[in-house]
Amino acid sequence: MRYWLFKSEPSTWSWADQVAKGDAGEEWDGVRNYQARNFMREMSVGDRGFFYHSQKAREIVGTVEVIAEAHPDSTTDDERWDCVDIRALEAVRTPLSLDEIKGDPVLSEMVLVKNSRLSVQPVTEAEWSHICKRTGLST
DNA sequence: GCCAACGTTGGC
DNA sequence: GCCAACGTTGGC
Repeated sequence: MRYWLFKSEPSTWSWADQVAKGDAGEEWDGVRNYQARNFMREMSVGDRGFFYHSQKAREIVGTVEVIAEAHPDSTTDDERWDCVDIRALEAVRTPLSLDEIKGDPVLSEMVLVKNSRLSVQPVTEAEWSHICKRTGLST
C-alpha cells in the first residue's frame, strides 16, 4: 500500500464535504496538472491519503482511502485528465498545521513543504506513521 | 491583498 | 526547441 496527500481549498471542497459523501466517496476531479495526475494514475484501490486544507486553514484534517483507480475526469471532455475516487476514513483528533509540519524534523522534507503548489503528492511510510501518531489517528 | 514559485502557452 | 509572457496556486 502507498500513501498520498490530497490538497483542497475548503471553500471549494472541504473535509466536511468529503465526509458527507460517506462510503460512496467522490471523484477527486478538477486536477489540471500533469504531475498530480500522474500520481493519481499510480494509485491502487486501498491506498491511503491525508486530506489537507490549503489557503487559510493550512492543516491536515483527516484520512481517506482510494476506492477507484484512475479514470477519466467527468468534469471535462479533455481526455488528458484522469482522477481517482476517494472516501473519508477518519478525522484527526487535532489537526496538524503546516507550521507544525515544518517544525518537525521527521516531516520537514515532505513534498508539502518542498513543493507547496502540488495538489496531489506522495507521502512516505515514515511520514505517514509519524503523522498518525501525532494526530491520534489509528493509522 | 501581495507576491514568489511554478506550470503552460505560443511566437520565433 | 527555446524562452518570454502570462496565469494560477498557495503561503505569508
